[in-house]
Amino acid sequence: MALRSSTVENYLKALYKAQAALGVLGVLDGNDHDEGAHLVPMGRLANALGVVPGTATTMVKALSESGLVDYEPYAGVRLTSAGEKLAALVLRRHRLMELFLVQVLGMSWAEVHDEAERLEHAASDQLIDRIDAMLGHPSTDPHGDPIPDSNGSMAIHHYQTLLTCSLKVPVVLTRVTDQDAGFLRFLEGSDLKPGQALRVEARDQAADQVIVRGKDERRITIGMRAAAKLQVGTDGHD
Amino acid sequence: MALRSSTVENYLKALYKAQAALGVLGVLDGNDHDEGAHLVPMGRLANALGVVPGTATTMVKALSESGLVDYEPYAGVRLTSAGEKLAALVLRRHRLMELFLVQVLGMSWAEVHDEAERLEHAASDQLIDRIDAMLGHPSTDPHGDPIPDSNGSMAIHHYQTLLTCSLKVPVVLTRVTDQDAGFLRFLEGSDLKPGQALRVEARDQAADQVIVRGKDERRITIGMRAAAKLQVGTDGHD
DNA sequence: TCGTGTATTTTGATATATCAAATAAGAAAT
DNA sequence: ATTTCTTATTTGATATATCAAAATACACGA
Repeated sequence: MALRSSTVENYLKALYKAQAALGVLGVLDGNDHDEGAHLVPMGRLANALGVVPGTATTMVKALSESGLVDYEPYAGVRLTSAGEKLAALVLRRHRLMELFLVQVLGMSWAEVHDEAERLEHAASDQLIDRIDAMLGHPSTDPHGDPIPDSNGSMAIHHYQTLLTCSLKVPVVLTRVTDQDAGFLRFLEGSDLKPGQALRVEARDQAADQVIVRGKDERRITIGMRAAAKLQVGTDGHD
Repeated sequence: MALRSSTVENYLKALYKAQAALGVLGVLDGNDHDEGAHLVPMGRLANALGVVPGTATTMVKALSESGLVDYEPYAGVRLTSAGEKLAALVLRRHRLMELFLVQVLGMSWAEVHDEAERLEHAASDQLIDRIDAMLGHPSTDPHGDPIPDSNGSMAIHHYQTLLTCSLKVPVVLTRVTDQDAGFLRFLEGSDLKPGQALRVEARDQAADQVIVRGKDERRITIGMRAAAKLQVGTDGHD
């Protein structure tokens, strides 16, 4: 029952992301304590995939048959370790493809998502490996998202964001946790791309403002919601 | 009813190739004389697509509804001009993708077919155009097959083959009309790739031999069936 | 503990693409 | 012209993926 349709891949990817958002990846440490915890509700999954809840239920039952997820009716669903690995490989395809489209084909950071979304299901493992090699086995994609290796393992880092980091301390933008094309275009226009050095000048809770000093001392003001989507590190590596 | 599934694209492509093999592309010169001629039999189509005849019948009726083919029960099927254009665009995607995989990703000539076969359905028009531009608007793919332009028009050339060209006259290998990976690997090992200069030394009907002088005066002997699959021109352009 | 409301699952349909096997049409041969 | 052979079409099923709407479960407040 090793299903490999793009639909299955999309369900796995959506679950992976939902679990990552809950901070519960790789938390399948054997034992049955914690039963039922950290499950993704069906509604959330259905919503992420743009299908009605009933559809998600049907598919999840099939995935459960295949051993890719653990499913508890009325409670929710969670990737098994097999499902987690497969999902990570799908993410790997997606992120390598995005980086390839940006680096090699010169496509815009903001526009590659949908393209990669389709190509990731069509590319063979050999092609992905070749792309990986050509790009020098990169560790992050254009959004700063980490790229799993060919075993499906991925370093998980916990970053500060422009909303949480210390004021006036130099940091490097490492990751953008929103794929919305409009948002990405705005970031591009403001020189706010992964790798860029910057520091937060001030935050004003009441005004919903975060004031950032960016490239060439350029001053950029963004809202707190946006600031929370920009992760930073104290140097270019972690 | 503008269907665009990869299944439809594959049916159109198969029909296009079948009609090209019959030498009847672009032969839709208005008038109804010649009615029923040049139709591709259902069996041949089904066979090319690896489906049972009944399946092809069903799909062809749907394509006929969409105005992409003309279908005459028990007689056969033929692309309309709309279908022909769409098919040419699919072929364009395929051939540009193949050339891209060879030129940019350094994949082997012999292995790109299946990869392109899947990617051609997933790539957007923008991506294809970008690849086209990056490759300098090439006119032929790695096998020497002509690449239709973005309007779906394609120059049709009539080549000689190693079986039909004059003896001892220098020619250039322009096109290989067989995609079999094993055959392509053999050609690669013999330096018989499009662009290569060579001449036919002799032919021996009885022995089923065509003796070719290739790169570095290398002498290569192939069978007549193989020779017929290698098209040549008197220079590198036509 | 009894509703009540929200989330979830079921049920019955639909759309696409396919096959196997029964049937029918057309061509060829006697 | 009738039989026979090949090819094509129909018919009835299957598999996947989906939705709409009915039915059900669960949690929470009264």
